[in-house]
Amino acid sequence: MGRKPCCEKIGLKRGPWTIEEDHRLMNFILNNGIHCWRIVPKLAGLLRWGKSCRLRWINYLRPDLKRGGFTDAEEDRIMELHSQLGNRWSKIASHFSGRTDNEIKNHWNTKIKKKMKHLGLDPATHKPIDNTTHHTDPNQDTKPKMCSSTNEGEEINDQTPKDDVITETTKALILSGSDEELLAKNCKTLGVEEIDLESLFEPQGNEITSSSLSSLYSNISRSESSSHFAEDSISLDQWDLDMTDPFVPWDHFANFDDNLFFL
DNA sequence: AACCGGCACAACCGCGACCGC
DNA sequence: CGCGGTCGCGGTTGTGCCGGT
Repeated sequence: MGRKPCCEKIGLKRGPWTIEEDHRLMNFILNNGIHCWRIVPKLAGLLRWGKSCRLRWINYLRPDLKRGGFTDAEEDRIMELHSQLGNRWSKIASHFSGRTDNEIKNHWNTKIKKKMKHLGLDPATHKPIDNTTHHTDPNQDTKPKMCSSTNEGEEINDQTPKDDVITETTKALILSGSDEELLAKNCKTLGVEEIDLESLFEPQGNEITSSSLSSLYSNISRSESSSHFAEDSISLDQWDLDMTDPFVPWDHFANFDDNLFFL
């Protein structure tokens, strides 16, 4: 259905992302926002396809990600939501701030499934395992049909418009309830006195803009003495690494992460 | 020290939904 | 209304790390 043939991928890079690619992608999105993933790699100077960029941003580069291990409370919440929603990881992830669907999905498959089995619960049905019966198709109960399920429960909230990622999704991610705590915590950690969050949303009513993000970003940069973002603005050139020296130390990038972590 | 298996997680793939023309 | 393009989601795979032998 409208898919481009795989051969179009020829010439595009695959596999793990390099630091420079991360820099370019993050810098581009912070400066320009996201309007069409297909053109993002072209404009950002990346030999990736848009889908790969989107995934990288959502699962790894997004500034608000927690990246820590899951707490017991979070695991319990995941189990609870999974019992209601099944394998709809994006829906489950929407109940958590700073967690991605991929992250939750991985955690479910590697940890929580085992934990539930240890507790004598069937991960698929969330019911006590009956050893005397044949194992049913694990996907049957965990994959309720997407279209007809929206009336099932109040928890299922599918009203999020997907028009403009930078204005809606990012804003929601950055300022969703518990993230304020995260912001405060990280501000404290980095010694940033205050961030004028309101100014982020002032310019165009309810819209967060790339320029306001950059502004916030530069404020943060000034507050961090060891920052690599001493300039007031971010430009693509800023991230042009010296390609003759491909060995960028991880410490260098770690600072980059720290600075963006609490955006 | 070398090998191996398990684990965690990043990344890819394919499909369906959605949207504009 | 049909078609083509794009996006988002869920399943799966690939790969690096780590602990045990």
